[in-house]
Amino acid sequence: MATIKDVSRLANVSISTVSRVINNTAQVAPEKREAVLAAMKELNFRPNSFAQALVSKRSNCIGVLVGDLCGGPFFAQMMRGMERVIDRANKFTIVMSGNHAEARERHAIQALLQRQCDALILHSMALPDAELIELARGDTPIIFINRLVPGLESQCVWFDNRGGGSTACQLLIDKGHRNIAFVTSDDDAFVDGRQRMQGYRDALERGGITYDETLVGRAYADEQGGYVAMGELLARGVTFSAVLGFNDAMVAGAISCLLEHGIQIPGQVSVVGFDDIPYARYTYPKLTTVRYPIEQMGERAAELALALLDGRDCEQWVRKFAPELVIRESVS
Amino acid sequence: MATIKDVSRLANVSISTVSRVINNTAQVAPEKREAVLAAMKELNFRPNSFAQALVSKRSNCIGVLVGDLCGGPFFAQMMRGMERVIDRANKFTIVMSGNHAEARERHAIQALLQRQCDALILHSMALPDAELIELARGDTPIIFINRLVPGLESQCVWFDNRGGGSTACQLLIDKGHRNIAFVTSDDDAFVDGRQRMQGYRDALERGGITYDETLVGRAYADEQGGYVAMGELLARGVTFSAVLGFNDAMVAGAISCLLEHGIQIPGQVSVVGFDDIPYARYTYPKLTTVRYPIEQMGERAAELALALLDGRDCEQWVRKFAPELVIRESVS
DNA sequence: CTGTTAGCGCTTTCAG
DNA sequence: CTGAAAGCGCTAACAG
Repeated sequence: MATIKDVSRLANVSISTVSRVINNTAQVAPEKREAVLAAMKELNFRPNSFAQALVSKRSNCIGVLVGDLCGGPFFAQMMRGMERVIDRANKFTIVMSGNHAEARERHAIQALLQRQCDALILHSMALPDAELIELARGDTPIIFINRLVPGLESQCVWFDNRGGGSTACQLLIDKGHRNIAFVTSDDDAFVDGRQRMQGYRDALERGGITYDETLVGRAYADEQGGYVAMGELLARGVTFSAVLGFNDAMVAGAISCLLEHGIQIPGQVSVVGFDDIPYARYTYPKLTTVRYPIEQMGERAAELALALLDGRDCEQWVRKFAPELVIRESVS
Repeated sequence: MATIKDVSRLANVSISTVSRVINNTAQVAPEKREAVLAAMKELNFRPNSFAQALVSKRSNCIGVLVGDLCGGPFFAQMMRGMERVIDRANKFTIVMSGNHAEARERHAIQALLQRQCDALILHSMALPDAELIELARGDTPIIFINRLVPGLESQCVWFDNRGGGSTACQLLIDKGHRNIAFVTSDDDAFVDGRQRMQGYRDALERGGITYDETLVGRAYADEQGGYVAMGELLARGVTFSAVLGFNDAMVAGAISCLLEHGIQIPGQVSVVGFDDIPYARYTYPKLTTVRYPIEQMGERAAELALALLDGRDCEQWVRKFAPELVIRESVS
């Protein structure tokens, strides 16, 4: 790999001049400029980003902590939103997975910090508020996505999960359902699971329906988990005419289980999901769900991170995203 | 951020000694070692990875080029496999998306190279063989995933798409189907699309069935595209009793369209997908598909990259992955 | 406009 | 076992 020195030698100028044309940081005589450009091309020179970062104290990297890149389309969509804006700013994204585990999240954040990321965007589920607040005290700007950390509202991008759960459940109640099952994650670290569940309970209460723990099924928050949880609910022999799910993936699994048991949807059981993942409108039956604008939220988080970096004003930007009910076939 | 100098001062040793305890690169008197450790902790010291990389010529980063992180679970699963092994090696992953576009892929690769990645793993669809061969000539080890570059077999990890397409189509023929539609990508840059289609044609020919262009539907390679392509096929008024798809996502969309038209699956039309994505077993009906072990392939690619880096021998490792038919309900 | 020079934080000889 | 010193490749004053 050629260095700036090689280029300067070949172009018969000093390294400063080379640096100047690389960074366009001062006027350079046209002829020398040409010579430098030619030499760079000939040597296939590309500045060593580490040397640049070392001296300029800027890595041009935004570090992102996600739960699990593979946990369905959720994080992929989030990343897509972030990448779009980070890319536009000519910066790079470094992604690490925390797998929703406290120790791994902590380790990943340290690694990102050690990489001298200019800013961090964290989707942390497992770390306590206190630790996040401590982190935010450091000199690296940090944005939290999908979580509202008390006192750090301006650095958070979050979703009204409770409201969403409530809206979804209310729809079912309005349709006349009284026995509404809830299929959710068995991992209490999922704050949003607890919040959605709270919304569900809010709506039940509003409707004068007593919360019934036996109507709650828990398992891993993916298709298979939904299948399992629904299987247990059925085995338990409880009665319900509707199911609300923590997310669309679980609900897809739950539906699969219901259909296997010959239960008609929405004829016998109505189903509502959460997230509106890409394939929600292609399931059978098409899923009624609560839209979660994760891609836009990813964009917003990235925009906030960049704004913080540049000291730009972003006080007025929206940080709280609202649920929106998408009604399709799976409810009656 | 504390530097090695701060630590050395606090611990009353030279920076060399600090470096030694950081890297465990030589014996250090236990007491000094303790002092250094204590100082590091007190100052919350973390070595500057750029300075390390600059001098050691090692970034500890593996650069990965993917198509589109959001193009369904495919890349996400691939990344999961890679991350697992890269993480285990205590290295980092830098991901960039090429979006299947030539210019963007080229740009992303340059960016990765400039970041001094120790090795690259490329999922390139759009770049011509010649350019990849040229790239591989450089001093950064490169692995190609999901593509067989002529002459670089040992640096490739690929899948027998043609065989898979053939197997899938053969299953349908064995079941007595003669009119088999094919739903695929409208983007010719998808080499694997062309290969799978070739396998489909192989099987047709073997079965003495004439290939019929009007039985091919093309659209963007996701659920929506599958829905659209199937809609066109139906509008075209062609007759078919089975559908083969480029991938499961398209097939899910196609099924949705068929069901909307009141067509029974597999009663009236049998359907076979490709990839065996996570939700394939939770669709209605459950998808018969060709398993694509992308996660393992991601692992293998990462293992190869690391082996190349360390100059380890990996001649014997499997690079070609074989299709495996997964028969579920969607076929009769 | 241009070249010289002093580091950025760290690893790695090379002498003790 | 330990410290001094020489860079890694680059940017940013500073002095022409």
